[in-house]
Amino acid sequence: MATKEPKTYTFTEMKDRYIGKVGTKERDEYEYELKMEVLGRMIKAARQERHLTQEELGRLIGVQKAQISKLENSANSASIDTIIKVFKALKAEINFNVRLENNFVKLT
Amino acid sequence: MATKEPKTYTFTEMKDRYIGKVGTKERDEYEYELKMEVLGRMIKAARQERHLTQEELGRLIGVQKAQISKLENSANSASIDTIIKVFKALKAEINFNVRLENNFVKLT
DNA sequence: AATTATGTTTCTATATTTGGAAACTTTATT
DNA sequence: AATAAAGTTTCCAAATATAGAAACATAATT
Repeated sequence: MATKEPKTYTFTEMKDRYIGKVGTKERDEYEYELKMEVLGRMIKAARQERHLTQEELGRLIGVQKAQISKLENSANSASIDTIIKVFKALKAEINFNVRLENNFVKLT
Repeated sequence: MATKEPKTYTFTEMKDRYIGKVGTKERDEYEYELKMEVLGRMIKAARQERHLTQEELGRLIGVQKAQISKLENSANSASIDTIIKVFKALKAEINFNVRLENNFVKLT
């Protein structure tokens, strides 16, 4: 007879179990914080790719270097204004996609 | 000899002339406001596509219906929190794309 | 036309972000 | 190791977003 395999778990199963299922407050907060954290890391990576210091980027778009630091480290939230300005200065793109029926409406 | 053609102007030429060239404060503000306005319209379209009232959408994500109205009409700015929540509730997508050298880093 | 539902605006109060500046910590340079 | 540069954190003040609720305006229904 076949050997009994130890059960393995997917990452999703683990999150469901240890954080909470999708739709619960805990899971939603986790997903949100993760998204913000990745966003911060992306901004940092892009800034460094452009060889800019936080101070230079801040001066470029008119925000304090402290704000850039906080944004990159998800120390607090941010206004959409600041995000858009940062992406513009870094020549990066934000796409807002809305799927309507089978069509896409896209704002770049 | 050939008839002298009346000069025609592109949209970009018109914007350069009557608003200001890219990089000037006036032009940047114009581009930003346009982007915010389109964003608001997209959110409204998506919400209606989902057959939700502003009040329902607000309740869904935990913000006042007045905020939804203001957001849709660009009456004020918004926090990235609210934007992300709205897009999530509308099952829409925000993509933050950063082009690094020839690669893309993408956050959906 | 009257009534209801939905969307917009306004008020005050509270929460959050950002500015401005400085202190402090970490990392890089010499 | 000493110094400089870059990044982080903290203070208070100012600006802005949001809550909560109500008034008001517009659109939809009956």
